[in-house]
Amino acid sequence: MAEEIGTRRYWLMKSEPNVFSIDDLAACPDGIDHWDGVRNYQARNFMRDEMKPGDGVLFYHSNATPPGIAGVAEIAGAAYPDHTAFDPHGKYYDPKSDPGNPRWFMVDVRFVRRFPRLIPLDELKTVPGLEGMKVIQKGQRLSVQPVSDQEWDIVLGLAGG
DNA sequence: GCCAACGTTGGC
DNA sequence: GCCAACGTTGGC
Repeated sequence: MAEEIGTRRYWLMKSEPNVFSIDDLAACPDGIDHWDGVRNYQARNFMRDEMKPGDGVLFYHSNATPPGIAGVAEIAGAAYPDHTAFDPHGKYYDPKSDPGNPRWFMVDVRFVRRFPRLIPLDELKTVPGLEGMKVIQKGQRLSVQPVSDQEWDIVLGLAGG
C-alpha cells in the first residue's frame, strides 16, 4: 500500500483584516494562532477531516479595500475542538456545542510570509488558470476553501515567487 | 451602508 | 422533508 507521505494540500482561508490580519498572525508567538470562530459545516469539515500539518494556506483578506490574498501561512497542527463555542459570553458561543460532543473545530495556523504586494480579487479574476478558484465565484462565502496545486503555483507566481 | 447570495432554522 | 423566513457574508 502506497503511503501518501509528502502529499501536501493547499487551502484558502478568509479573514477580515480589521479583525485578524496576516500581520496579526505574524505578530503571534512563533507566528502561530488558532483559527477559531468558523461556524460553517463545510469549512469545519475541511479543517477537521482534511487539513494536515504542513498544508499551505493562502491568507485572504475579506471585507477589505481591496479584498485579496495577502500572503502565505501553513497548517501547524491537526484540528481540535473550538473552545470559543463553549463560552456563553463570547461572540462565537454556540449552545448546541458542548465539550462532551463538540460541534465546531479549529486548527492552528503558522505565518509563513506576507506577499510583497496584496494580490487583489479583481486581479485574480483575470488570471488564466484561476477561473475555477472558488474565491472568485460570485456569492461564494465559504471561508475555508481547497485550492488546487496549479492554482497555488499560479498565485505564488503572481506574488513574485 | 446596500444588498445579492447563501446557509440555517423551524413551522408545518 | 419542504420551504419561507431569517441571519450572515462579503463585494461593492
